[in-house]
Amino acid sequence: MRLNKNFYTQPTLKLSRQLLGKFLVRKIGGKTIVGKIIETEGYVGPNDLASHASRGRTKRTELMFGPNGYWYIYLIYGIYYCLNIVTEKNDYPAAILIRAVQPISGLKTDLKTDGPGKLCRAFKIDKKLNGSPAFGKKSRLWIEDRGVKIEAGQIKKTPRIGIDYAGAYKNKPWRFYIKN
DNA sequence: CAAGAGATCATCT
DNA sequence: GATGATCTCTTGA
Repeated sequence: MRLNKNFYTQPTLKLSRQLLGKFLVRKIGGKTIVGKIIETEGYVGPNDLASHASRGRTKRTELMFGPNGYWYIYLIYGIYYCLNIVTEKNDYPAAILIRAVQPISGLKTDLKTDGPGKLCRAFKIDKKLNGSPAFGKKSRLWIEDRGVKIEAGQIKKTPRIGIDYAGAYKNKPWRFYIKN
């Protein structure tokens, strides 16, 4: 059920689609929070101007250049955290932003999870998890396969959100979500 | 209903 | 010192 490290070796854009319909599981304080992943965005390679990695290796982006299967979490606009899973091999920067999940269990009903900032708040995700593995027994945050299959026809593809400055890359259809 | 502004800070220049 | 892979609230038509 729990996705192992090998799963994350797939090409980023393929993996972005594979993650739809999988389940994000968070263990915290004896509680388990579960949400079905319904929207992702891929950030791929050293030339993708929308990616933090396009400015080269820095202390922050180093994680994106590292091995796949680790969480990359950063603060945006001073307020919100965004959750990403690192993909591709060493020295090739890429990651997938998890933009939205559907609440399954363990969540307060009034907490929305339909945006990257909101889902991190609902799942109590912050920088303490930055750089931690998404695989292995010790992980407190991981992704599971519960046998849900998403038909190719159910997946919508659009340009990514909030990256008007990304020039030639801003119209790349690297955002994926499940219809409805 | 659409559009704009403010919140607020780690990271990079 | 500038800026953003966001969200919410406010404004105005």
